[in-house]
Amino acid sequence: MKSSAKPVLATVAALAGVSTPTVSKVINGRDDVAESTRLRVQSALDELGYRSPAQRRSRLTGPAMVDLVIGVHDGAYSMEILHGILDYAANGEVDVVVSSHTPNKLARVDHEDWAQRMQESGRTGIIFVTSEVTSAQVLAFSRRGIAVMVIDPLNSPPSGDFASVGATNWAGGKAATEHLLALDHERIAFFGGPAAAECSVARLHGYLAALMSRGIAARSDYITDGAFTRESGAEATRRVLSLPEPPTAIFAASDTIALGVLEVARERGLRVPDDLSLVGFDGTPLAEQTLPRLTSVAQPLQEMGRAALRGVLRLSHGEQLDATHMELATELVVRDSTAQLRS
Amino acid sequence: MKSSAKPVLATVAALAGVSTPTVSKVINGRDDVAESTRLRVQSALDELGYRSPAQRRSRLTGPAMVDLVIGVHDGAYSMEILHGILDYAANGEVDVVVSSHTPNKLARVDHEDWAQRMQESGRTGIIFVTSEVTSAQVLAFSRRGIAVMVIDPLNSPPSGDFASVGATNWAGGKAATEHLLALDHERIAFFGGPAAAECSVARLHGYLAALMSRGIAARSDYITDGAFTRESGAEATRRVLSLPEPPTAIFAASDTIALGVLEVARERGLRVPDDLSLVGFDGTPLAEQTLPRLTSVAQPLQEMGRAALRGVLRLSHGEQLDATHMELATELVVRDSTAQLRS
DNA sequence: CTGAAAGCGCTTACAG
DNA sequence: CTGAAAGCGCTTACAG
Repeated sequence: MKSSAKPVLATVAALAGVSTPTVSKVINGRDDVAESTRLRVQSALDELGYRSPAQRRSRLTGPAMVDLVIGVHDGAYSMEILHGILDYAANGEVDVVVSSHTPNKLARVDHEDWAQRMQESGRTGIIFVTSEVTSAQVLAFSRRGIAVMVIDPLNSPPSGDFASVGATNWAGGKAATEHLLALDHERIAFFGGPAAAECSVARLHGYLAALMSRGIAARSDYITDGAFTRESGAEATRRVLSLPEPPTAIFAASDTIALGVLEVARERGLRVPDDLSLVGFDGTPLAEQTLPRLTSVAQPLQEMGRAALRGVLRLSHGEQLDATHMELATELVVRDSTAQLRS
Repeated sequence: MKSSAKPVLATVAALAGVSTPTVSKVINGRDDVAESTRLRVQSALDELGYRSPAQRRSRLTGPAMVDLVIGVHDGAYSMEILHGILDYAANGEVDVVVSSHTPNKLARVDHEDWAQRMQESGRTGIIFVTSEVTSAQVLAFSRRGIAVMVIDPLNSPPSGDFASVGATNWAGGKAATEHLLALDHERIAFFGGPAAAECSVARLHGYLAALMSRGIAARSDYITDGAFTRESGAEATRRVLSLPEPPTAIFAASDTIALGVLEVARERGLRVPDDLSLVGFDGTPLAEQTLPRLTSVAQPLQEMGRAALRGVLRLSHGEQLDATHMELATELVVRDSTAQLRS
């Protein structure tokens, strides 16, 4: 696609079969150009990947600029990732442009327009945090030379279509469950995030694998999906506590969900961990601040942020990544919310 | 200072008494220019406020770009402000470039260089969050046409030298203390942030005013300053609990400090609020997540973020602000950590 | 080290 | 609606 020599107005004009002033008019959005001519010029511009002198220059002289799109507003979680990215950015010559988009808003945005504007502003790359991403979207950016990385993608990458950074969710889910099993719990519930979220599904399967290796049958009434919110955790807790045989331990797929569990346990006068053991997931500073402090599977969120930024910068330099999907290790941090099952 | 017509190389050359190629060389950092000539050209560039075509253009065509410098890493606090700023930014055509600087790092940075780089990147304005700011620093930016706003300045603005947004800290401190007084507490301790932080001092004076209007003498052994951290709160709590006559209530100048109070209270087997009442400050989501949930003076952090961004954009359009310092109202939110004094 | 001259890439004003 | 011509602002190559 890309011609070797740097394209200037004259190059584009030659390809489109018009004069340079006409190309200039198209670029500047003048209206004294025939529609058919405009289209011909436009496709020549696209084909040659034309950049104005200002754009060429800002790409060369200015610091790299990477956009960060936060698709989730779990304060502690996003803040940790942002923290890692900003730390890394402070060392290199990168500016980080942050924007937040609710999943709904993200779906409504026209990615071609967005990528176009980013190209015009001389952006180097874009990092999505916990978003659903399609190949078409990624293509809109990469076709314009904007590198893309996704942190903790909500959907699984359609065979290497985009590069992503995640954590070892399956292993983390397994470790959390094994910890509870080692404390003699057998009636263990799992409270997941959205059923469609890959990371939540992987945690569920880690949970199932741990149960299975102990020969314990998974009970469907102990398994709930919902959202990564307090409310979702509270609701699930109310449900399982009203079962004829309630669980003695709960593995919540995020710390925020675990917060809802703690809330309802308190309402019901259940002591954690004496009456109910609880493991969370994420290991944000939040886990240190609850009462009791939360045993949780820590994700290396700051490291994930750094890795994503590093990846975007590599890609933008035309380097290959070692792997399109990178999983960083989770670690079970035992605090005060889990205890031996009382016999 | 600024000449009326837009300055081009020829204008600068004329003022400096050299030819345009020489000015071009200076701008591009070539080394075949005599030092004395370079200086003469440099000051002509500064005086005329010369911008390259790329800079002139990006200022006109691209979206406004505002830098946000977070000087404090209290997760929940910064996240709320960031949230407000990003919300507002999503509506207008502004990109927000976030960077984080510890106070130490901030002091070491050369502001002239920084402002210079920002000008070259076509930045519109800069917002500092909870930083110490000097007039010299602000001047470095505003002289280059970069608007400055400070959120919750750590020092008080030297008579209108910079525009800032804060909360009604004095009124908030007074409200917190009056709430405790209304619950019949008289032995009320105050745990502040850094002694140099304006906002903390204002909260202290609100506390003193409330005591005074009830005719209660302030006790110096009940008043501590420190930092806006958990550790600072824990340490202060240990100290006052070992007094011959410990307080029955504590007003902590931030929710994070209050967290440290809760921690030590738990260690000592003191029940909050039965044995000890506690009021925090900030009203971040954190206050909802502690056990017991924290009575706290809420700052309108998101609104403060929005106001700062609005202010920067106004200033950059050459508009005047209604006031150089703007205080948004705090609100006491009563939750579960305060109770009537047991007689 | 400096600048007259030539050149580059884009834009503007205007004739057709 | 289109493009030859003139112009603008910056840069480069090179003579002194």
